[in-house]
Amino acid sequence: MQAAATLQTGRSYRDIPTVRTRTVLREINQGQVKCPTCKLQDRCLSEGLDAEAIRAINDAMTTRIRLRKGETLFRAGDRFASLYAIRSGSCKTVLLSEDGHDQVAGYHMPGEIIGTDGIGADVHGCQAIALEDMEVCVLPFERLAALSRQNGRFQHNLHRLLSRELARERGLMMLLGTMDAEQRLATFLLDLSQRYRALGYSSCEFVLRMTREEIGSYLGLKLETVSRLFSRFQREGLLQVQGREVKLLDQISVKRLLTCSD
Amino acid sequence: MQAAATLQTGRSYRDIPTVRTRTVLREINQGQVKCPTCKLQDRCLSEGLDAEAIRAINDAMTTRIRLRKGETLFRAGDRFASLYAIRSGSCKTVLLSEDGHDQVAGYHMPGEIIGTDGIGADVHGCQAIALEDMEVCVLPFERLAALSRQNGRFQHNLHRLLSRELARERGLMMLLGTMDAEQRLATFLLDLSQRYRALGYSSCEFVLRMTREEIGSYLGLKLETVSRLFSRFQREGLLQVQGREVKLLDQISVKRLLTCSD
DNA sequence: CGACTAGTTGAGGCCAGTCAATGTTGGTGG
DNA sequence: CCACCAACATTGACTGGCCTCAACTAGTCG
Repeated sequence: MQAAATLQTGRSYRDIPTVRTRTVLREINQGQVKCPTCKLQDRCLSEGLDAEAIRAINDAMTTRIRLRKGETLFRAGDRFASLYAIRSGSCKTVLLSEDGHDQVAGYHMPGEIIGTDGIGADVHGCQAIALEDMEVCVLPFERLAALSRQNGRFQHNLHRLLSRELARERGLMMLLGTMDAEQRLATFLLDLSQRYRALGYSSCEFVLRMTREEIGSYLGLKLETVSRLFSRFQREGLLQVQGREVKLLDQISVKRLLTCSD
Repeated sequence: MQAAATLQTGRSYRDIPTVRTRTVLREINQGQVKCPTCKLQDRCLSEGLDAEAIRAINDAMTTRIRLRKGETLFRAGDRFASLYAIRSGSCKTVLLSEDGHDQVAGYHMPGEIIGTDGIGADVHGCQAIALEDMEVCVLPFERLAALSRQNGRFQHNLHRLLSRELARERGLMMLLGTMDAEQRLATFLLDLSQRYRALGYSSCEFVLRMTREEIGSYLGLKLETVSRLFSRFQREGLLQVQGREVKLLDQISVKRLLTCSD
């Protein structure tokens, strides 16, 4: 676990102290920039709402934050105050255990809302680190909670957001608990593929935003195992891989890896 | 996975069709039995509430359900309508994947509230099966949601309930992703120990309510591995084990298994 | 260029899984 | 009461998948 420090801090050569960056950007954007037409996050939170409620959501989004690759949006232990809707870019969330071990808990793309782990607690339970330059909308949670009290439909949407997070984690538990390495990587690639498709990108050709080590951390594998599996999948004609560029050639066979253990 | 059927159905020789049992008990209790002093679940949902709100919660609990060992409270795919507060007994929740694999997702004790996985979705995502005779209070979710709209404090308590569920699953992910077999079983035993203590029982001497196979399923291990670990822990003087009776002799050493990988 | 990070590949070892035999427990019925 | 059975548990021998350690390549940035 000697390489753990990299994941843990998420720092890179171009890293700038988190808080300072955030503060500056908050000030720049305070009160001026809004997200009146943030279609992406609308998908889940404002579904089925009337114009007034949608306006209330937009009013709540007073701030945007820009992060550069490697920068941290929030850390475990940070006071929870807001959810964040990803406008562009992507990030990972990382869990830290007391003894210094860490694990990637998820990868998050535009349109997704992160920070949900802090709801109901006072503090965040994980760290969010940008995998590339990214931009997020700040959704002050007290505003959302208030709206949820006024509007049953919005309340339901908020519950659904949490529910999906629970479902996602449940899926990961199944993966970590019952699948072998091959199935884990296949699941991972199919999941990415589907999410890229949902965003309107190609579902069979995409660029990974994370290292082999980060993939391994997410899947409970070592980086060498991930690398070997990529090579093997390529050798077997399932996909083409060149560094972080992946082209799924035979999605059916990839899916078949999951359906039964043959 | 030939033994999967047992876990999957959770049936035993004394099993009675779930729905019938539930219906009968619903009728018996309808409107008559309430849980006005259900101290256990109060711990989390009614903390900090005024008398009126507490009355509203109690009014919502019109029904109790009694289950016998092996019976199912709800299945994956069942329409979600209520949360359930465990009054007595314990149960497991089981995840099923498309290809027939299953995995125990959690063990639940008196005072805990289950069914949260259905919030925000229309249906439950897992199956809850009694590990021994048990009794639960039904908490119709629509009533809770309505109360949550009226009372900000209750809303927060409800959010906290979901938050804890997320935190629990996150912990399990760390366990499955980064720990070896020894650490997994140690974590499991310490977790049980702490929960028994919280219920006022001995934290160092308790009876497991689940089989080795179920423990293994929860921890991502095979039953033989679990059995071997119990034997080894006993040989090393960490605990005494006789079937399902466990006595923790050296909790400090058990904890040390987790702190670092020595 | 040199330093560094990311990725690939090989050799070998170990932990946990698999297969199999046997022991234990609890409930049932003769 | 005992014999029987099924479910649960223990233990051993063996296997194999993933980890570990290590060498090497490619790309990037100062």
